[in-house]
Amino acid sequence: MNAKQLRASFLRFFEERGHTVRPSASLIPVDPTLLLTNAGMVPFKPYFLGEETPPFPRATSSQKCFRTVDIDIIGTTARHLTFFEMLGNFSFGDYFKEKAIPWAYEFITEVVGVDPDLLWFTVHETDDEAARIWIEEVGVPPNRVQRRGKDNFWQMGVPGPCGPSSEIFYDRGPEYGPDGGPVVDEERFVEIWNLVFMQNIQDEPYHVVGDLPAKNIDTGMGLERTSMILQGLDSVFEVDTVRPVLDTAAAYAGIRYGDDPIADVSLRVLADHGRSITFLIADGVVPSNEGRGYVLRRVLRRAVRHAWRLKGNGAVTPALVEATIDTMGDAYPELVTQRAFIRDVVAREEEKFRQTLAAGHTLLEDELDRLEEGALLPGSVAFKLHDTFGFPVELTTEIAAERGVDVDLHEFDEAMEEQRRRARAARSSDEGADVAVYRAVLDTAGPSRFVGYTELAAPSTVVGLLVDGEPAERVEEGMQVEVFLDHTPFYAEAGGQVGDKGILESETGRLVVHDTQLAVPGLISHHATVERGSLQRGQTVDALVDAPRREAVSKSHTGTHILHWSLRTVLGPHVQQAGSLNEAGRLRFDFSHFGPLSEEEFAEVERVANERIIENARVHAFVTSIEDARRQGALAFFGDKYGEQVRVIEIGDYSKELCGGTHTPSAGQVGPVIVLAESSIGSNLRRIEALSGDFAYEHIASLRRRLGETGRLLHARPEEVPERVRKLVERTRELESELSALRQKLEAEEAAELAEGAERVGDAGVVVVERDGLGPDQMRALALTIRNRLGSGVVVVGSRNGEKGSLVGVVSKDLVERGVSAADILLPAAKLLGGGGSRDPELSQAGGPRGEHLAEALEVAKETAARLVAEV
RNA sequence: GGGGAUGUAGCUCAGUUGGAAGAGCACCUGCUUUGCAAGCAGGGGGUCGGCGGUUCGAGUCCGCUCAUCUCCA
Repeated sequence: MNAKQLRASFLRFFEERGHTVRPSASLIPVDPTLLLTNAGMVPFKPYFLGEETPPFPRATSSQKCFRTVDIDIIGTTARHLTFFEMLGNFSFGDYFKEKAIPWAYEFITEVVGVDPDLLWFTVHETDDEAARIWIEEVGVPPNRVQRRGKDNFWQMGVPGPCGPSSEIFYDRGPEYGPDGGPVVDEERFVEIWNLVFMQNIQDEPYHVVGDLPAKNIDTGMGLERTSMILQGLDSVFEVDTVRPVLDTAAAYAGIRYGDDPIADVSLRVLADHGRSITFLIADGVVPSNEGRGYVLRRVLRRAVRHAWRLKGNGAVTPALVEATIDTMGDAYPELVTQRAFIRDVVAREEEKFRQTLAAGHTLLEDELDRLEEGALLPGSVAFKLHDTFGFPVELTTEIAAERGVDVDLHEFDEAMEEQRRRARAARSSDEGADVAVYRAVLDTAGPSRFVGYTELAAPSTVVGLLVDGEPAERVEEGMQVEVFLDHTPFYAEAGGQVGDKGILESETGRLVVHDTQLAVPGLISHHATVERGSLQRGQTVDALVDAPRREAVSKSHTGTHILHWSLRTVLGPHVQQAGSLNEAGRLRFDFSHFGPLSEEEFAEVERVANERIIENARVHAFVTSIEDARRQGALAFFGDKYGEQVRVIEIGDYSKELCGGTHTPSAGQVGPVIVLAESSIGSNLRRIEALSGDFAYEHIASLRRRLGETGRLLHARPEEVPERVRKLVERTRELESELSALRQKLEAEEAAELAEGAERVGDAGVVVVERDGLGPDQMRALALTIRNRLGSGVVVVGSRNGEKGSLVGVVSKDLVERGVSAADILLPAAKLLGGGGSRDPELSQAGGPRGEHLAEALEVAKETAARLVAEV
């Protein structure tokens, strides 16, 4: 039975037993605490945790899984993969051990057809019930059921459900290890199925504190690993869902799998990583420097590294992607529909990394050339390669080892730690008052209630005051303070939206709020200046938000959502928010995308956004559970931590995003959105900046004014301006070249005149001339022109520029050969000017700040020149 | 958010203590030649990323800034 058949018969088996077959969920989990889906139960977690009512009592799935922990050992073992499929059956408070165990046995022995004599079982040491079912109900020999401790206890590492598990093992035979069952040897007795009996609750950490009211079943069987065992293969890389990818890698390298153990490691790496990058990208991950994108990048780069080792140049990842899609496409149609996109992304990323590798490799070779064999490569060099050029340290180690050189990894680790320390320090330094102080305020005053979604002005009570980060009872005129209110209409900066400004007015004084920040979760801090009078804790104030500014900010925020939608529509669903800024009239939006926008895309994004704005759909805000929001397809900004209840902003029927910010009541109020610029902020990360509302209108109006003005200057209608300017530029070029030709002609004439009137010293001529206001290039040109007319001789040109004086001296080649040097002629003269000069005998430049001595200097130069020429 | 590196001709890159901006490939013209990256001769092409400073003089030194790459958070 091959892997595809195993997958199909597993799902059918449990479907026949009342399970709802669920398609595999995305590798990007709903659960914000998880980086990637790493087990079959992940999509069902809310049901197990009791956060949600399951829509069905039983389910079964073959789930795509990704595990990051073992990346570095992939390829060196027979059974580890980053990407694999997990078969599972699940019960949400429905059946329990009494069904889960017999069904598992039935499936393994009758459907798959495994010889029962080769099966072994483990249960938790306390789980008499499971042991009894195995022995009495199923009828397996009692000596085949072994008891273990924590290996057979499952928990998530957080307070919540936990419980004992029971595992099914397959005996590969005596040639793989000693007798005695899985408690003795797990190489010979290989785990194929883990049945988890969620029956207890644990607290912080690992203490069972009670029974779960509704007991659950969660099982997991690794598809590739089980297929390998059932088919008697040597590794997971040979099963039918992986082997074609491995074969593609072998064909790429022009070698055969099994010929060379070192090359085989690389082939296995390529097989696994080829599959994982394909599935990651299909689920919307793009290479980046953080989070999931960084996982993808690391895996892809590791693959390229191995391909590079096997063959050197030649892209490998597109072929691996193709092979994966051909093999897995029928079970995962999302691969087929995105084939071209996935191939593009990997090709682009591989190409970039190969450039990095080539550059780093050259640098490393240079460093190694400087070392003797057996020397130690400094960790600082390895770190620089890694830090600056992105050259992986593993590769540095490998290449160095080939030359008999070790790398000082200790020093490398120290440098890494230092870099981490710096980044952390930079992060914490720019905070305001101490977190502890804010916590104290929060404890005594309670959380600040935000009423600003509906109110822009509200009477409130001052519950806390800080001056210079210290608690205060009373603040006076002129002080910079932080004010805490029991409830407030002021929006604290969050989700890219800037904090509100406004006024706090009491009977005794008036404060200007210049910023509003979330001091700690739940506590809103009004950063303010006491403009007049004083304020005391416990007093009531009127909190008045600067309404026009808030309105402009809301326009930007709603505009951002619409632009986000427009970007996804125009560029594709891989566009994901990576940060944003919404302020009055201006907005900035960072998103994942793999290259610059073309002019057409740029224009289309803006056009589509404005089309939606004009349509003027209603903007609707509501609060719901995170699960429900997700089911409705609301976009969440990954990396944010969301509570149980989330706020969703819905615009018409197209845009839906989790968002805590303020918005306009309908799309039309955003006004025009004008995209100003698009730029890169890192690889695969783009930023677009735009104007909204009045500011956008003003921008257009001002452009139109300037176009009109330009038109009047050109005596042209606005629409004729580009053509007229083009002609103007052309004409200017012509005139410039004519002018420079004329100038050259004049200079030649002048030079001829000067050469004519040269003083003769023997056969040679000496010309010394002052031409003020010339730059060094012009002086040089003049001097050379004169010399060319002169034949044998010396030319010195002097020039005054403001206070400064400079000199150029040229000597004809024949005189240079006879020992006359322009430098010797110029240096005494340059001394008079208070400066120095160059040492080229044929052409020297010199000068100094005392330009008033230029005439003397030229006189000296002339005498020197005459003397030197006379001497030869 | 904090570091590091790189920006010189269409492309790939040299450029020494600051002193006349270069090479290879590509392009154009002519000649020669007609078999796989042809040869020879000649030629065009540069805000040295941008702005400012130091200097008689800056591709080169200093400051700021933009772009690209990269590591850390």
